[in-house]
Amino acid sequence: MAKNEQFVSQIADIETDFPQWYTDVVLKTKLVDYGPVKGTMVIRPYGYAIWENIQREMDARFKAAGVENAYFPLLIPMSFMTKEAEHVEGFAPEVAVVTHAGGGKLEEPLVVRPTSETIIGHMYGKWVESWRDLPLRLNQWCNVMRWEKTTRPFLRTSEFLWQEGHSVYATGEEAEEETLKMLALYEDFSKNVLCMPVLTGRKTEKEKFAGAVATYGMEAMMHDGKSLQSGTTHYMGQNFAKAFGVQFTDKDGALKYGYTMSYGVSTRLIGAVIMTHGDARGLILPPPVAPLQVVIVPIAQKKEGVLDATHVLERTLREAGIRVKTDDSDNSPGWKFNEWEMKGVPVRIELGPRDIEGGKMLAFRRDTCEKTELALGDAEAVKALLSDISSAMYERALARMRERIVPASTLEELLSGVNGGNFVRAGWCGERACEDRVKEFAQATARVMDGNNDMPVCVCCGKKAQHTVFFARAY
RNA sequence: CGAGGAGUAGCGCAGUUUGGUAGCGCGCUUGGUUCGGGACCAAGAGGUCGUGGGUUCAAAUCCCGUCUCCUCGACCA
Repeated sequence: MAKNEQFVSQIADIETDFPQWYTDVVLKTKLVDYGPVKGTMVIRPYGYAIWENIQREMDARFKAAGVENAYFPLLIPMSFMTKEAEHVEGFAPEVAVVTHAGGGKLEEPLVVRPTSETIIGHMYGKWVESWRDLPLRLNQWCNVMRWEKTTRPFLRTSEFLWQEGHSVYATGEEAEEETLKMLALYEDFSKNVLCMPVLTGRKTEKEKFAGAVATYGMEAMMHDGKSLQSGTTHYMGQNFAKAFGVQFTDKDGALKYGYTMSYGVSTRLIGAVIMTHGDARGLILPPPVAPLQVVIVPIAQKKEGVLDATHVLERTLREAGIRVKTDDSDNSPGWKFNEWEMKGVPVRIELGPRDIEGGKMLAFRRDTCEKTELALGDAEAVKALLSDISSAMYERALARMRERIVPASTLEELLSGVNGGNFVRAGWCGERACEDRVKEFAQATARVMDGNNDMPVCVCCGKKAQHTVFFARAY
């Protein structure tokens, strides 16, 4: 017991030191390690398996929506970046540039992609000729690099993994519709795969993507009430089509520019999941993305028949489509309990001589830490338990988010709202000056605008509100 | 870049005030006993104390320089 307390104390207190808790957990559960280059992370197998599950689930949704995968180069000629004025200005401070290769200086520097609008725009310019080529909808899974000043594993790293989808449509209406559809796809994914509620909506001009006409985002609420942007979709209008000559001959014979949009989610989602669901014992992983959904811990494993029974059970569960393994290492059962709880495995099954004799198994669910007895080998009951955990995790997080969204009609109310770890719902006149003032006064930014535009006056200047905005401190 | 803090074994730290044999816990290796909430016994392996210089008979410890990392701010998926 004393040892256990010493162990637990190795993770920072989730209530009082949330950022440190986060860092401790991702390192101690072996999701990541720091890379030799500052700001980079090494994703270890346990962490990467989460990403693989996210990829698989996301890909299935993309394919169902008619999006295909492709791959574009890592290095982008500098001249591509400068073709769209706002884009280059937005990304210039954080791009890494290759100036030398093959033992000599390059004639034109190459940018390590911070995002691929430009190089994909270049290729789309070649590929699109006719209205029959549209819509063109591709996605790529890749790494990108943004040289950030301060970094944190998963949440902000110099290099990160993501998917970026890029589509071209013949009309602005279609491209805009797709932008909203992808936002809805992300929201659905977040709810059903990550068990994570999000706020979605349009971003303000100040917060939008460099070069976009409109940016939409989804924001997740972390344990400490701060917001994490966990996915964005962008409507580009004809900005990139014009910069890269993405033109087609329409049905009426006229030469027209296409309308483009893009969307992306990154390994940041993993950080979002950790910070949304975790508790004082460590990770709590949503069953759909957990690398292991069930871990079987044998009790008195040297006794005749115990390990045999766990392996039979393991096979039964695996055949039922459950990601499962038996921990038959020679650590003590208590050690295994704590280890797998810290690692967030949704369900643990304890199986010892007593259970085997009685034809039972003891199931422990990580989200509530409750134990229930199940019939030995009942895979359907385990699946039902996993499914129940998923919905319970979502409902809990949703309830927490809802009760921490508070209204404000003055700056003081807004400040006390975010100080209390809340999202603040408030009116906004639409002026940049007021948005800046809110940031200065309360260190809170406009996360997304609410579709229900019902707050009457601007929280800052008191004039008639044009939008209702969720303000929060952000990671 | 502004403000704080830290560099000693794989990890976490003590030792520095007052210079004198390199320490502790966890982890690791081997063997044995254990196993229903981080077990126990025994025997081991592992460190030019971030780095360069200086003072001294003697430096982890004192002096000067330098590098790196972490936390908090300004920028961001």
